Amino acid sequence: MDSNSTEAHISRRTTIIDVAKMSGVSPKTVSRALNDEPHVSARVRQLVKDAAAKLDYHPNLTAQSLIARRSFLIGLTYERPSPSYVVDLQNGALDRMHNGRYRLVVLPFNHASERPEELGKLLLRTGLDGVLLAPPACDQIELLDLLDRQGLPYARITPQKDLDRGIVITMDEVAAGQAVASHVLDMGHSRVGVILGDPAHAASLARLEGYRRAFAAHGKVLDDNLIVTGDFTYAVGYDAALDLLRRDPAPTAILAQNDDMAAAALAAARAVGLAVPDDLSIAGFDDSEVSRTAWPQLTTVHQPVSAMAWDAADRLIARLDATPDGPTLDQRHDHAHALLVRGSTAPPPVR
Amino acid sequence: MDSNSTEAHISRRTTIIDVAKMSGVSPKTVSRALNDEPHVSARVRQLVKDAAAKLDYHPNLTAQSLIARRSFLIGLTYERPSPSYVVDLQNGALDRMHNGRYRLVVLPFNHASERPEELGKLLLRTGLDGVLLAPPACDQIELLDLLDRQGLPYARITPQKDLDRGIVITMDEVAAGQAVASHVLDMGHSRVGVILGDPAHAASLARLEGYRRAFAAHGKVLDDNLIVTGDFTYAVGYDAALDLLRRDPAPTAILAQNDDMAAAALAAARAVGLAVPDDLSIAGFDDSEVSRTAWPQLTTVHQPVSAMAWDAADRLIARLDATPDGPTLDQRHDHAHALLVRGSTAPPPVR
DNA sequence: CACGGAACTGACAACGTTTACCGTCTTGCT
DNA sequence: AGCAAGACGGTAAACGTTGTCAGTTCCGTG
Repeated sequence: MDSNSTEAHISRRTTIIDVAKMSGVSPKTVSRALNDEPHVSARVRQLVKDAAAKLDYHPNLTAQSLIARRSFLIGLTYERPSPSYVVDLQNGALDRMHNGRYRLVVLPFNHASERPEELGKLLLRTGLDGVLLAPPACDQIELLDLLDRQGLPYARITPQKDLDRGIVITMDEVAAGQAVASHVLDMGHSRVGVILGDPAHAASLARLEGYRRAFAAHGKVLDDNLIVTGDFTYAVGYDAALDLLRRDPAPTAILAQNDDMAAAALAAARAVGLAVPDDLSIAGFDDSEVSRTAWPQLTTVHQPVSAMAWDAADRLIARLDATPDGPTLDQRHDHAHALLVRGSTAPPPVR
Repeated sequence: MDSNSTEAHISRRTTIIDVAKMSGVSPKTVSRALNDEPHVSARVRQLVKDAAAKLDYHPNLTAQSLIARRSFLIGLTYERPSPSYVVDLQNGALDRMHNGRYRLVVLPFNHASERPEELGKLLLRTGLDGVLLAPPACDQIELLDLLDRQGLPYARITPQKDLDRGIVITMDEVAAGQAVASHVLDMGHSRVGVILGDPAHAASLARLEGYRRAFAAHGKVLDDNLIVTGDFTYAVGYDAALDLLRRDPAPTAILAQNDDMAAAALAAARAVGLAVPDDLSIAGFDDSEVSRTAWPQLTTVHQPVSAMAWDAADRLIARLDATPDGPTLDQRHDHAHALLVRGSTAPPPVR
């Protein structure tokens, strides 16, 4: 019983000095030996490493950070999106950071659009080396201004505006929107309802623009009266879908801007006695888990969220580790979407 | 155009010295003023705060950490569970840490059970002040030993063994299992299939024990042949459910140990042409998002994941902030489950 | 055997902040 | 006028590590 938890916080951690004493060399040499720097004989190096292992020595990251003038912390900020999106984002970034010295700090933030200053302060206060900005923060110009002013590097994941600022990882939302709308139009639908995402996300409008282009390409026009606004949540999506389905005549297809709202539309359809896809087609967006666990499985657009987060982390780290005289880095990378046709869409019912 | 991003990393951040110069007082006084310590006149305090605001000064957290001998980092480790569980966990912890000095570092880890040493090293290497351990890591005795030895405080979220070690936030999994099984038995089911979670999670067996008790209380016996093993994922749950449904006679009810697997069972039932809940009852576990977006909505057991994570963070922080002579803290807290009866369960079909 | 150079090692300062200790200068009160 | 308390500054040290530079040892060579 050596561990009395109530006094554990008094225990001093082992330092480089302890290792130095034990191995009979100077602290400096210990540092060199452990960091695999040159100018240490193999004998001494082994001696030091043995001593360090025996003492369970782990260098103090805080001290290293102080001298390196880096915290080795990367932030990830996002705004209450669906769980699977968050997890994909995190896993992508973590995957890149694995086995490196960087650590991921999660910083969800509500209503960034209303308080960009506050989010900025939060990011600066957290002492990060860099930050990954998911929507909608990636499109907050005020925030970018603040970060630029403070010299805090950032990578933007799927931004829609000012694509020349910072590291930019994009997906062509317009093309993605066009793809899913084309799919529905190709099957013969004309009366198509739209459930927009949170209007604060620029992607919502970009996808809508894609829908319009698809309609134009088919020589049709999207009926603005059939466009309702959601906020990417199931609950609001449900009400929005009900709203659409009560129109007369009701749409024969609904394009939801994420899978959660599409799943909600599925439930709303059942509530009003419509069969999917026979009476009503529904398409989602994101290829999130719910699109596969729903029934019928949702036709959706795959967003490579993990891959984009990986890429964002990759470029941000490259930027952070770059030497002043190093080569200029790519600041921009585009990812491709993929339309996934599943069971929730079919030709419209014949009347 | 003051921000040329390629040379931003050379820019020196403002230090306490800069603020001191600007406000015309000593660095010492700046420190006192900003930290709201006494012995500073209101006038000077305001002067300093104004200067700090104008310079966008943020104290260097690394330097503060070094002297405080704390990193103000709290880790959260878990093993690829369902997205909604992860997000609940994170949000609960973040909610408690909001506006404090602590930051949350996420550290997912695969196969902790096989490599507790490695996970321990990861935690130590990350320079944390304390760590929140979700299943299954919270039950890795080897890991706890290592953390104790190194004096790294930890809070365990729903552990099943050694409940006297560290901060322990529990839910009575046995009672929860018993509750859901009783519900099904009360409705008249006898032939009940079980899809276990990952056997590495001690909770899986605890819930199973709860099922057995419910059966015993009803004077029945759980058929071991109808117990199949999943791993909490949808994919494996689907196969497990199909396996059960192909038995002859097939079970009239399935108890899945999380909602993802229950949703998979829902899909499997549809695949073999069974109606839920008329032909087959299905119950989940967790009250995760999928239990509400599935159709029919899943009868499940609400686990207060967020509340438990909040509590775990709360106690861990209390422990970290405690003074050596402070009062002893509660090391233990129990949370209550709640059975949520929804549309996926009903009495068995009459034959 | 002396010598140049490479290999190795250690003393000291630095990173940015807080803490400790002491000294001075106000200010207000008796 | 004397005195105490509060407000501030100066100096030094500390936190644990690494960068800089100067010193020492060792080797092969002439």
